[in-house]
Order: sequence, then C-alpha cells, then structure tokens
Amino acid sequence: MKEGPDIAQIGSLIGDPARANMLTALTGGKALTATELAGTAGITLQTASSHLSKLEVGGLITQRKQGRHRYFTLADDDVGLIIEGLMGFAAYRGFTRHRTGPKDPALRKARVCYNHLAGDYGVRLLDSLVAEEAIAGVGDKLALTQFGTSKMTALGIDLPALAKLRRPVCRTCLDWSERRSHLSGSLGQALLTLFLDKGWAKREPDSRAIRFTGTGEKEFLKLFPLPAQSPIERRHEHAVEA
Amino acid sequence: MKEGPDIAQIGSLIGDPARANMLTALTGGKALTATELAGTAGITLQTASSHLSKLEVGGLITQRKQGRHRYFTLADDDVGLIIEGLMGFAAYRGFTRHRTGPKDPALRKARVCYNHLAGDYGVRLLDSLVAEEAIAGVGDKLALTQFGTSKMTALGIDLPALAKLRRPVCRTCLDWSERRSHLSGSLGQALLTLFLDKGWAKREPDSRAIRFTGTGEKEFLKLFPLPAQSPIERRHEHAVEA
DNA sequence: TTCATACTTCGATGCTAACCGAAGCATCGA
DNA sequence: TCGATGCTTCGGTTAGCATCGAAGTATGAA
Repeated sequence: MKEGPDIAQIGSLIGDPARANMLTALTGGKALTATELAGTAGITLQTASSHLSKLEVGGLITQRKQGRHRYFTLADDDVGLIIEGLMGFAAYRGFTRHRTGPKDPALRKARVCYNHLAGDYGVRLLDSLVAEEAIAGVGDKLALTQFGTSKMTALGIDLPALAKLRRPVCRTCLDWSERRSHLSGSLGQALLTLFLDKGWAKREPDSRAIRFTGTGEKEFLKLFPLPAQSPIERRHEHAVEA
Repeated sequence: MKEGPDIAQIGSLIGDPARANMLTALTGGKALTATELAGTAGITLQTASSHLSKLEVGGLITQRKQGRHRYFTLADDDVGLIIEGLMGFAAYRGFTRHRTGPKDPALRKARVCYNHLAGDYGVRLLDSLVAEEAIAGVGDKLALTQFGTSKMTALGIDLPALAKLRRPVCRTCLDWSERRSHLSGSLGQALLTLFLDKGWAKREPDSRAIRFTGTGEKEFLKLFPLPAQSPIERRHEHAVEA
C-alpha cells in the first residue's frame, strides 16, 4: 500500500515465542538439530518442523543435511545483527519475561554472538583495538590500519583469505548487555576461533557463555590492553535490569 | 524459559501489517493523529485505536493530547533505529510486498528518518563530516572534534543545549536505501531542522521525501563537500530491488 | 531385512487476535 | 445548549495459525 520494504514479514516471523526462542538459541552460533531446537522452544517436533520451514523460506535460517540429522544455523551475519539489536532494545525496555538465571554474570562477561565474541570482553576487544589504532573508521565503515594488519598477521590470522570472502572483514555489532559496539565481521569470527583454538577459552556446553581459562585471561588482557583513559569521553549507559 | 531478553513481544508488535504500516508512517518524523494513521494502514478508526494502544503499552510510540486530537509519535530514537534497521534488512532480502512507487528516486536522494536526514544526502553528510575530521570515533561512539564543534557553532547550532538533553549528540543510523550509516542523534536532528529553517529544503506533504531547493542544494554541497577519495576503501553494496 | 532414529506432512482442534458495527465519552464551535 | 468531530470501549464474528496426534519418508544400524 505504501512505498518501501515490508517490515511485517520479519516481525511476524520473530513475533512467535517459539520461533523467537529458536532464533535466540541459534544466536549462540552452533548448528542445532530440529530436535534440539524443539527442546529449547518447548514444543513438539512436528510444530518445530513447521516453524523451521517458515523461518527458512523467510530467509532467516538455513539448513544443512548430514546423515539423518538436519543442522540449522542463522542464514547470515545480518540476521545475527538484527536479533542482537532487538535483544538490546528489549533488554533496555525491561522486556525480560524469561527471568534471568544464575548464568547471567557469566553471559555478561563473555559470550558468543552468532560467531564472534560479545559481552564485556567483546566490547573490551574493540575498545582496545581502537585505542591502539589497530582499527579506524566511523559507523559501520571500519578497517584495519597498517599496524592492525601486522598485529593480526602476527597472531596467525590469514587476512588475505578473509578479504576474499564476500563478507565485510570488520563490522560493528550492538552488544545487548553492554549497550555498546563490539567487533563483528569475518575478523571478529576469526579472532574468536583463535581464542578457542589456543585454548584460552572454552564454550559452555548448553549456553552462549564463554569461560576463559586463567592463563587465557592473562594472555587476552595482555594482548588487548585498555587505555588509561577512553579516547572519546562517552556517557555511561546501563541497561535497565528488571 | 531461556535466559535473556524477550524478542517476541517486539516482533509481534511489528509483525502485524497494520501496525507495521503505522510505524513506517511514523518514521517520517511527523506526529500523526489516529485518523491519519488509520488511513495509511487502511483500517477503521476502531481497529486503529486498538493497535495504537498496544503499541503504546509496548513502549514503541507515545501520544500527546492536544485539543480533541491525539498526536502519535515514535517513542524514541531507538525505535526509529530498530525500524530503519528492519527496513534495511527487508529491502536487502527483497521483501518489498508494497511495490515501490515513482516517488522512489526522490526518497532515495533525501528523506526524513524519524527526525534526521537520510538517503544519499544523509550518508553524504556524515561522510563529509568524517572526512574533514569534524566527527571522529568508532562504531556507535561518535563525538565532535574541536573543529567540528566550532563548525557547528558557526552554523548557529546550540551545542551546550544539545548536550544537556539525555540523548546522545552524535549517533549512527543504518540507511536502508544506501546500506551505510548516516548521522542520527540530537545533532542529526538539529542539522535537519537547520536545513528546513534556512529554506534549503522542504518536506513533501504526504511522503518522507525531502526536496532541496536549487540554492539549498548548492549551499549544502559547499558546506559538506565530499573528499576526492573515500578515507577508507569499502566495497559497495547495493540493495536488491525487487 | 528389520528395527530405530530423525524428521516431514496431513488433518483436526482450539485459541487468539484482527476486524467492524454500535454506543459512549470528550472537546470544540456556535 | 446543541451539534459536530475525534477517539475509545464493548460485543460478536471471523479468520488465521500454533499446536499436536497419527501416518509417512529417509537414513543408519543390526
């Protein structure tokens, strides 16, 4: 009726509680089976199957057949960004119908956001890279500086390979617990993979939380130090916790 | 059932086509009456009233009584950001159920995004300010430099007054037609107001489009020139038009 | 071949919510 | 005071969709 794109389709896809729970679970980054997703959403397998096919034709998720399992993942970085953005909005408005459990502090410290690091440590990572001028840019236009390029290469990250992908290398993603940006994009993904590979951190089994080991935490903080003072003064916003 | 905020509530609010149309209309920035919103959504006044009360308790809109009219606006900058974000996503995925009309080129050139300038000119504005280093920062952490502060003051913008508001002064907002950031926040709002006050541009009556006058366009381009080369190379993404 | 697991499709049910007609309330102008 | 306008509330209808039981398909294991 009016000009412009159609928001309502995506809205209604996210609007169903069962589907919202599935999407939230998939924001953890792991590929999950239909049975697992049915469990997290608290519905039977038949209902889950119906929901999953709707999400797929809606372009929010994709599936990969493997044996007799079907693994579902978010379709895309963009979907993760949208979900995380809505979570931030909801948290800020106090839309926390599901009472937050004891895992909350761990989640707030470090967690997976689709495929990259989020939470306090995720924000800290980007802050540090910006402060030491490894990354520069404005808004969603971020890029590695020369110093940043050599730092990443020294860490063993194959930047030319990342550049060949069709996804942006550096990107920001709004952190719903910190209400500030953290690093997304293929570099964000590569860094999280690096931390896990090096054994600095491990994923909690049934949660989005990431637990750093003692030495891993030391190494991380040494590699990504925080400046004495933030380069740009910024008022502190704290999400309202209900 | 799970940890974290509840996306589904907002999703279902946006998920109804009538409500989505109302929200899209309100993204134009004007305060609209219930009757007007009913018209744009194509429903009766009774139904519209029901929808509007749901949107209000959901925290997406607010109303102001004035005489026997009730004027509705988006509650907040955040709501505008969410809506624009979803529009970008929907446009990119080709979710354009409402066929785009002939107004489209004008909309793409310059339009209102809740309360600030969007479209080609909106993106250009931020690009220019960044290129001449009037604004610096990363992600959502933007701030005026010393040069930027004096430039804005020279334009007649009362920065101390803006700083006193509880909203951020500088902020980025994802442009759904350009798929890049433009300037939001109270400064973005102040600049758009300035352009309109100076007579450089006028709002189209029943659209989000903004039409620059001949001299207004000249002044705008002179005041916010584009650099010869973009400071950071960035791949061009063009939204899929269906 | 037979059984088990993983998932989809079909069909029926039941609930929710969008919708509108009619009536009620509030504000404004005369 | 009276009528007109703008909007809300109530009641009843209808339509859509989430849900699950039952049956069907595909893959893997024994």
